[in-house]
Amino acid sequence: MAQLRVRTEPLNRHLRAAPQLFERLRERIIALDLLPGMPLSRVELMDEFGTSVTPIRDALQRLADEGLVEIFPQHATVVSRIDLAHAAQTQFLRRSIELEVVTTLVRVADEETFGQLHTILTQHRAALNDLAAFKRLDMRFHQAMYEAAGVPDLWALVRSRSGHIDRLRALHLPIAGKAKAILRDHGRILEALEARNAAAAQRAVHEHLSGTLTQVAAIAKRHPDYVRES
Amino acid sequence: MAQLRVRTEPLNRHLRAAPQLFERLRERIIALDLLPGMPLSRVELMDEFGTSVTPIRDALQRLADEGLVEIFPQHATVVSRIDLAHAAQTQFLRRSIELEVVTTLVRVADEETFGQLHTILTQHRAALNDLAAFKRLDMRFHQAMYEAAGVPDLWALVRSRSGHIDRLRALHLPIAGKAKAILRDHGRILEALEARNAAAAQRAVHEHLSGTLTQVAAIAKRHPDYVRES
DNA sequence: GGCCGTGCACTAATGCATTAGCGTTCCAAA
DNA sequence: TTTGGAACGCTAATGCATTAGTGCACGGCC
Repeated sequence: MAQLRVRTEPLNRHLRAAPQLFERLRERIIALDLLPGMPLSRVELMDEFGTSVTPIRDALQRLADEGLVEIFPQHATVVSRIDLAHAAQTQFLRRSIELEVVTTLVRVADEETFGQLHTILTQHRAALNDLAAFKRLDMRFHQAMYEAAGVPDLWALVRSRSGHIDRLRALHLPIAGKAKAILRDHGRILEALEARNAAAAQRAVHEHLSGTLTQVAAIAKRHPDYVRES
Repeated sequence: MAQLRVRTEPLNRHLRAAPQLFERLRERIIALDLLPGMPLSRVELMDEFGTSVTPIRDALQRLADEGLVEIFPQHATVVSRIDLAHAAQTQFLRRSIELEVVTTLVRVADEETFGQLHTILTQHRAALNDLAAFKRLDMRFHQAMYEAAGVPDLWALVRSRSGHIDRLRALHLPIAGKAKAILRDHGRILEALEARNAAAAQRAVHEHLSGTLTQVAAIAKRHPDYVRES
C-alpha cells in the first residue's frame, strides 16, 4: 500500500528518541492525521523513524498514559476513540483549577503580573487573523495566570490531559465570533482581577470555560466512529 | 554488605511485571523504606525481583513521571528528595477540585449518594483505633464524592500526584486529635451537602484541606537531607 | 621539592538494538 | 458449529553503544 505521507523529518540523533517520538505521534493524533481506531504498527513506525522497538514502545506507553492510544497486550495498539467522559472530566479539572487561580490572583497579583497579562492580551488582539499565533497567545494567557498563582505545573498537567478535548476541537465547525468571544472573556477576567473582585473573576472564568463542549452531541452524531461508545 | 530486608515476596508471574514493580517500589518510597537520595540499582532490583531490566526500566520510568525518582541518563537513578513546591501545587490541585466537587454535589447529589457517604462516615468513626482502616475510609469518603460528582478519574489523578505529600505525612509527628478533626470535617461537609448549602460546604472543604502542610517548615528543618533545596 | 591543575582512561549506569517467547485473534477445515 | 493451527504483535531477555563521573598520572608552577 502506498504511503500517502510525503516524508518524515528524521529524528535528532543527539536527543533521546522516545520523547521525540512521543511528541510527533501526539501531534499527529491530535491533528487527526492519525484517526481514532487506526492501528499503530510498530514495524511501520520502526521503518518510518529509523529506530528500534524500544523507544517506540516507550512513546506508545506514554501516549497510553494520556489516553491517546490503547494498548491491548499481546494483540495490538490502536489510536483511541475520543472519550467524552474523559474530556468532560478534564474540562471540570481545568475549570476547578482556574477558579482557584483567579481567586488566588485577586489576593496576590502585583503590577508586574497585570503588566504581563496586558501585554499578552494586546498581542492576542493583534493576532485575530493569524490562527496559529492566536491559539498560542490564548494558551499563554492562561499559562501566565497559572504561573503568577504559583502553580505552573498544573498548567502542564491540564495540557497533558487535553488530548481528547483537542481532538474534539479539531472536529468543531468554525464558530463565527469565537475568537472575539475569547478576547472579550480574557479582557473581563483581567478587569476583574485588577478590580480585586473575586466573584466577578470567577464568573468570567466560568463563562469562558463553559462553552467549549457544547457541540459535543452534534460532533458525536456526525462522527460516530471517532467517539467511544459507552 | 548484608541486606537488611528479610525477604521479598516474589512477583505474580501471570501478571505484567512492570506494574507490579511500580506498585512495590512506590509503596516503599512513600513508606520511606527507600529514603530520598538513595540510588536504585537496576542490577540489584533484577536480583531481588528475579526479572530482567526491561520491566524494571518501565517501572522506574513511571516513578519518574510521578516525581518519585530522578533518572540521570548514563549516570544513576535515585529516589527523589521531597519537593515542597510539587507538594504545595498538588494540595492546590486537590483543594480546587474538591471545592468544585462539593459545589456540584449540592446541585446533583441524591439520597443514594448521601446514604453512601453516611455509611462510610459511620464505618470511619468506628475505625478510630485502627490506623490502616481509618486511612482507607478517609480516602474512600473523598473518592465517593468524586464519583458522585461524575469525576472518578480526577481522584485517581490526585492520588497519582500525592507521592511527595504522602512522604511528608510519613514524617509528621502524630498530632493529637487529628483523627477526630478529620471525622468532624467530614461530618460538616456531608451536613452542608444535605442542607444544599454550597457556601458552607466550600468552607468545610477549605478548612479540611488547609491544615495538611502546616508542619512543613519544621519537617524541612528536622530532615534537611530528605527535602529538595530549591 | 611539594602542590595544584589539567587531561586521559576506566568504571558504571542508562538508552537503544536485537532476539526469544508467548498469548490473542482469526480463519479454515471437519 | 466447533476446533485446531498459523500469523500477528506485545512483553521480556540479552547484548551493545553511549556518556557522565571518578581517580590517577603527568606536567607546570610556586
